[in-house]
Amino acid sequence: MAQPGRYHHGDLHAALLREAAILLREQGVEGLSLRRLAERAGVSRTAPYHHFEDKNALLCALAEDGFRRLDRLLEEAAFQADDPEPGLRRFVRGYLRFASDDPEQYELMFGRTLWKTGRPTESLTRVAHGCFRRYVDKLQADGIGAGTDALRVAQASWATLHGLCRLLLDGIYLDRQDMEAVSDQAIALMLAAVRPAERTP
Amino acid sequence: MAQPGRYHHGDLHAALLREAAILLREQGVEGLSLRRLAERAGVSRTAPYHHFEDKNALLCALAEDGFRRLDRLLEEAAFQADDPEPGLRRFVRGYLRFASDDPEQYELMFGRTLWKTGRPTESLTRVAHGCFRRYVDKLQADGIGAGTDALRVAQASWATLHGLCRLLLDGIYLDRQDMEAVSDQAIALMLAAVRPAERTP
DNA sequence: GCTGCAATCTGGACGCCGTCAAGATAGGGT
DNA sequence: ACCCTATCTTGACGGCGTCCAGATTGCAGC
Repeated sequence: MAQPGRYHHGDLHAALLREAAILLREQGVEGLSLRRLAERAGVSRTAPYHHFEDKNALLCALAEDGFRRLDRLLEEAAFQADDPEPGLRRFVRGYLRFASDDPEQYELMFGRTLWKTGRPTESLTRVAHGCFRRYVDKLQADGIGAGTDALRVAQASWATLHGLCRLLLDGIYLDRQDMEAVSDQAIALMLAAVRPAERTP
Repeated sequence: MAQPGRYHHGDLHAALLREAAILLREQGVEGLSLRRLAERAGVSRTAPYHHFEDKNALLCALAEDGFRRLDRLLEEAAFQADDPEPGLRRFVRGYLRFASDDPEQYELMFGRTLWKTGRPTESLTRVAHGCFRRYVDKLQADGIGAGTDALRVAQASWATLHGLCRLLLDGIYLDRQDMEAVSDQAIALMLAAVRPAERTP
């Protein structure tokens, strides 16, 4: 596809998303312009508008893919009430790996570009919230934080994870070297939040 | 100042920062353009370049002001080893209020605009790190988390706070209503991290 | 197989943006 | 009084997202 000489591209929609993911990974949102994208796809600068309402819509689609991958990660997670540590550890590691594998994608998923400045698609909102919902449910189903409000535990622990990722990815107060130690610390923190009952045996 | 008719402004440097802070608060970084800023100050579009090297430099100065205010907040914080909760609670509330009072300023201070996309000024870096340093020292001086590595505790707890702010300000998984409850949860989390020794009395 | 319609793609234009370059203006020290 | 330099101006360039009018194509129905 994208034969030089063909007037109709064939599958521009998919090609745009594919190329956008590459560009995002390599250059970040700032380097992702519709014009450049179109050029890469071998198409004129306004062609993308026939497949996405505007740039915001394309970015939402991109972020949605990310949330779907994250959801798969969540699906695999399993915590056991009697010994939540191994499961929790696996999940935390997985989450941190997810974020640091493709920092720009993570940034797009959770950054202000979409949620504050832009207008998140209804579809994006659904997937993103579904992701979090799954996390809450999982905690609850596995009997984690039984004595407390599962929603609050979920919010606080996700925030911890998220905060770590942001500080790490933006390189403010953390760098790669701290990764291991900080992830351990986070696990400890979350464990403490998750088993308040065990403190009075 | 900015008399219509005066060729020299008088104190453009300060006027730019002042106007920029307003524009930032009202419209966010995205609404803050040098051209608009210049217009507001009653000056031509390239005049700002005689006071700031480029947009990045101006934003760094703006963020620096924020960190200085945050540092003052930190200065007032006090945790007591024998009963850290009240101090911690005050600090957490203060931090959350700081972030939600001027979300755009907070975003600028900790966002990728400066730290990832832009080039943080040496001066900005110094102030920002000084801020964090003060937090670590304070924890240590007040004997918080005695048994553990103060740096790690600081990183993890700051990350928790930061994550909460981001999720809240960007409106992803939290909204204003959750504020109170989540801040309590965060306090509990940090308390747990801070007194591991007390768990084996 | 032909026709007409809708989907797709094109180039031009507009108004933003950050920034560079060259020239105008004015205030302060000699 | 004079000049130096800080300050400010206009003009220009390239890049951006997006609207518009027109060109091209694939396909459904005849």
